Amino acid sequence: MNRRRHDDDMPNEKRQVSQIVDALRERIASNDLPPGTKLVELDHARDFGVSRVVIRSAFSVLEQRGLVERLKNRGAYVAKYDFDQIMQLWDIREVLTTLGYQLAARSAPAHGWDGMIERFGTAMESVVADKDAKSFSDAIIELDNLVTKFAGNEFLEPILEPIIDLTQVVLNRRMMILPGRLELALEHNRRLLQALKARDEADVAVCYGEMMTVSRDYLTKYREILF
Amino acid sequence: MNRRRHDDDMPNEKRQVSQIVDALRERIASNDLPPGTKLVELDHARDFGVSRVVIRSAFSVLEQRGLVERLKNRGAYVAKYDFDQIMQLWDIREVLTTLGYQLAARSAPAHGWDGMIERFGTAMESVVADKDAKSFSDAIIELDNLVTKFAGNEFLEPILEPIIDLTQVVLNRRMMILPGRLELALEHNRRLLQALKARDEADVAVCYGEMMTVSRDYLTKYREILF
DNA sequence: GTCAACAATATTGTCTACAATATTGTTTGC
DNA sequence: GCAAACAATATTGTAGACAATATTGTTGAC
Repeated sequence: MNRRRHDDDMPNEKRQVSQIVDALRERIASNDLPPGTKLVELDHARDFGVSRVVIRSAFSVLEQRGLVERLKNRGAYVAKYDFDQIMQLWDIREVLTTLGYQLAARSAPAHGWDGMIERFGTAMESVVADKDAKSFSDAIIELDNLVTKFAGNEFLEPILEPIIDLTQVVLNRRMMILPGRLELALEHNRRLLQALKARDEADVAVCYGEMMTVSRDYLTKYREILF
Repeated sequence: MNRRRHDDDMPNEKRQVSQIVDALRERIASNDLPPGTKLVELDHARDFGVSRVVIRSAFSVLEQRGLVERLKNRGAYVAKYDFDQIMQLWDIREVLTTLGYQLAARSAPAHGWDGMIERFGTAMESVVADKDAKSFSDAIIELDNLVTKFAGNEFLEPILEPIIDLTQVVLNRRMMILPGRLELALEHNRRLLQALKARDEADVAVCYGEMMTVSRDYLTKYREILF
């Protein structure tokens, strides 16, 4: 049974395994596979139409990323993180992202932020008014991608990615709908963009720090709802 | 051929694979397997006396950690990092370690640093005078371990570990023997320990930042020797 | 002699089968 | 009825075999 299509359009990568990794990642992040779920190799092997070896390999990758926990001879489980652990991850995410924003402030081209400033302009206000968490979240992700691009540190993204995965699993989409959250976030991101445009690294750090403090406050305040 | 000894002293972990991962990690870090070396699965399988499946799994882990690069149908190679990439890693290592030191400064017990202050006291001066890079390096590692312990962030160590691996592969032991390096490092670590003892987080950040700046200067100055 | 096409070899990717271990279910003695 | 020992089942861990692909070597036309 060999289902390799002739889609060898990309030159020299993994594919079989990483496709499955991404699929599982998505299923975990979307809470389709909630934390604690037992992941039986054979089930997923049948599901994806591949052998257990491939699934095992995918589990191994997800384990390295912290999304899956594996116990010898006892199987793989979707990882569970409690409030304290999320706060710890928050600390790490903060310093890494701050670094990214600072590097980006330094290296971004002259009008590199104009598009984003526009994106977070008046148009976004209606998005916030409508509590359209999805659209807002997408804008934030795009901003992050741009920052990563301008930062010019090729390791930032791969290191940050699993951390973001871990936190995203628990919240973000769910957190966005908390009262007043979007309004505050819009305000902060506008200030942040101004600081980026001005290449004021210190201010970037301050702005981002404030954003994270607010996030932490929300996390703490709505702890019971989110966990 | 089954060479599983009855050493099931630890309750519920991986072992087969992670032992091999560690062994390969060591061989890479010690330059026994220099960057660019092709890693043939069957060779290592025979070497460790296990099946290719186990070796493949180990390669996959090392790939996730960035120590090994894999190309589809073309094999695994010990990863190569150039000067610019090391500098990028340095930036990331700086913010993460600074976070660790700051958290540790906040949370360490009253006399938690006394042992280390003693360790970096007069006794260390002869170590520096003898240019005993190994002993000095060991002391730094112990300090880092203590900081990690006091920091109380369980994710710091696993995230930092692969980054340290990556940089350690290239340098550290080699860097230590550069002229004046140990003297400066001792001075910095003493200041750092005082800041830690005083729970002065801002000063901790400043001290560590200075250390990293010096490291960067050395890296740049002796770029040709180190790379 | 050089280069292209083809053959031989080596190496990786995947599958199936089996072994080792854990989990669950059943029996038996009390 | 309960608990411990044992049997049955399920699941993971590993090995070996085969398929797919890349690399190397060889031949032959020009």
